[in-house]
Amino acid sequence: MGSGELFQHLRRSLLEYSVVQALVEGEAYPADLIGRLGRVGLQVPEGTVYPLLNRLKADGYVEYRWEESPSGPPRKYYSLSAKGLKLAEEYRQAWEKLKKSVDSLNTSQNKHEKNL
Amino acid sequence: MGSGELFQHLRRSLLEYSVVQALVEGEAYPADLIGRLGRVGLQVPEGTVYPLLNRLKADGYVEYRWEESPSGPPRKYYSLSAKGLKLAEEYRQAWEKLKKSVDSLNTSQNKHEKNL
DNA sequence: AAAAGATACCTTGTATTGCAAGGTACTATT
DNA sequence: AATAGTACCTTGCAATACAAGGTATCTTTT
Repeated sequence: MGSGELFQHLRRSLLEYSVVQALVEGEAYPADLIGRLGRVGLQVPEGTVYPLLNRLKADGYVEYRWEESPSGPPRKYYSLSAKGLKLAEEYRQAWEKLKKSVDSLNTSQNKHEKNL
Repeated sequence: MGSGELFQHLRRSLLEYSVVQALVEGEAYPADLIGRLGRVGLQVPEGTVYPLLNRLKADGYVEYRWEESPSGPPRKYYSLSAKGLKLAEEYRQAWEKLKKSVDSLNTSQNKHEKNL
């Protein structure tokens, strides 16, 4: 993905960015991930997370390994691939740029109010 | 729209937020609007803007008036209604919250790196 | 050892959003 | 009266988000 393309994409899928960032923290199985996102206020249902992880897997951004659970069926622990880590960093930059872009709409509005 | 609902919605439609904020600056016709967004780096095509404005109109967030153009057919100048201004302010708060949420994913990641 | 409960995983169908492409109408210029 | 430019708008497709519903595994209870 090109840089401008990434920027456009991020505008649409903040959730994908959030999931990728949450995975930078370390591997997680879906319920873990939902917990990490929920803790910062991003409530995301299962039905959103599973397809998203499958997409990221299909595109080579994440890998997973099976691990037994102490209490229930085995879990799929997802982690970022090398390609995924690179994406995470590119996304971080796109996010900084996006924040600036969006916030500068307010800035120019203030300029206007102050008649500059 | 409720506050949490707005937050979830903003996650999905940053563009709507951007358009609403751009209108806080003052009335504009679609090409104006596209210019304001483009100037801060948000490239948005016509085919996105027209339906969006129609939606905002249908929901009572914006109004418009016709004005003759010095060079071409008349323009629809859009501006925020009272309801739209209120939305703009609620959106601004949701945006601040969203930025914090998303950024705190990185913070907890840093904590982890520093072993706190 | 059956049944019930809890925890995983996943899919399907619908709504929403974003946009490229294509279309209509008005105005100004040649 | 033909062309070019500027405005408006719609249609159809792709991607994203998610509620609802489904299957399988493992543990606990009866």
